[in-house]
Amino acid sequence: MSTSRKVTKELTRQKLIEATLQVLHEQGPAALTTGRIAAAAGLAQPTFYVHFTDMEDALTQAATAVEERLLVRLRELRDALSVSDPDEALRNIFRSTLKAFMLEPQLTQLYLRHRHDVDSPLGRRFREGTDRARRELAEDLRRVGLRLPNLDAHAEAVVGMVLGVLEGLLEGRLGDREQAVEALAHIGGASLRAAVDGGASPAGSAGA
Amino acid sequence: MSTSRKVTKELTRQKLIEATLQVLHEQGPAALTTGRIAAAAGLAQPTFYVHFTDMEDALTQAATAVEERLLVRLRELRDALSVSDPDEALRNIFRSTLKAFMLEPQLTQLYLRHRHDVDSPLGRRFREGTDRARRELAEDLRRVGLRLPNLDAHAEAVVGMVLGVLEGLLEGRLGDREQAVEALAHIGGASLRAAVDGGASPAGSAGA
DNA sequence: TGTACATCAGTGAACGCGCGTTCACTGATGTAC
DNA sequence: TGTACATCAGTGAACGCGCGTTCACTGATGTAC
Repeated sequence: MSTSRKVTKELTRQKLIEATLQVLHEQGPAALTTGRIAAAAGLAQPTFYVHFTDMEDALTQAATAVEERLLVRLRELRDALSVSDPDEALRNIFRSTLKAFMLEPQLTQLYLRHRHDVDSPLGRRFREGTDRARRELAEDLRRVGLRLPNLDAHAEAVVGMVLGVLEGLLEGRLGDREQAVEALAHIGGASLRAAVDGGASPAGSAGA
Repeated sequence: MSTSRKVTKELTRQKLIEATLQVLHEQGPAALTTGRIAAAAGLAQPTFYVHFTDMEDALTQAATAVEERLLVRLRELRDALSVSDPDEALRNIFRSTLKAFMLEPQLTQLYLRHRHDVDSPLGRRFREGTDRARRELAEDLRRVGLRLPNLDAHAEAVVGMVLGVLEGLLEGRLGDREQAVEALAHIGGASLRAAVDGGASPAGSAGA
């Protein structure tokens, strides 16, 4: 068995990444030290340096782990989407997005809390993810046939809306996920219909 | 002049609060030390302790200052609102809200970046402010006559939408403020009309 | 107004603590023959 | 298969640095008379 040492090393690396996320989630960024991370993983403090060059490195790897797991959830549910009527399709998109995040509440909270961090690997990664999602949404809206001069602002608004509702659910201000889905679909649907029925005019006529 | 000593003390306290916000904005929370704050205010490091019991205290006072100044801006513009037709009234609300924040870009960025902080005076204060704004919006929607089962989710969505767009403007992803106003008014207006025209049904029928 | 004394904002110097980082070491795992 | 050697994940101990916090001091401002 020539891989056993490699494998166990990889396992403790993952334990350390878990521990990093755990400390960050339970005690906040101010409490994030190499000592606490190692302790949470059941290891001696210098072991941290066997796996990471420094905290920056550890956080980068932790951010990657968070992103990967959330993306897996989002893809799982997107693949399972069954389209029926247009209204229900819209609801489905919002519903599955919220559901995907809510399957990983800790990771989602880490994402929501740290996506504005400056000068932190978490902030960088999470911001990149948000930017990508926003760009993809804007493309989707274009593909659906929307021709508004302020499509980017719409994408920004919709992403903000979804993340806002998500936050409300995770922090317990909103209790009913299906009502949240309805609210998103109501707002998004009404706006879509207005844009399609009225051509580009409702928003475009008064713009720039 | 029996107030001169008191007055100069108050002035240096304000200088220290400014310095706190400046360091936080320019170098991030990780760089926020009593030494850097005092230096940024042109004072010796122990002077920090003449005015604050500790960092927590300084941040609490700094958060108060941020909140007060932003609220002043929001009130100024709210008072100046002139109502014309309903559509324009809606645009005015979004426009003046965005404008108010954009008059204080640094403070707004601090607010946006730190409103999710856990275990920090900034986070606590800023979250309280957001919560209040959301509650007031929900009340307003009720007062306008909306009777949706998911009004709270709507409020959550609208606040998220506004803050998302605001962030896009401040971080340079959105260049045109008036287009952003149009997008918000378009989305918000369409959703409002749908709710009013259709009674409580469009969102209520499928809810809970 | 002038003088002697009290107050107090701001400071330099010193201290201790927690943390990151390094390093020599250990003992278990892997390899050569 | 067995033995001697090499590798390397994980560790205890030690070190230095930056920071928060304290304290005695100073000199300017305020007060009493």
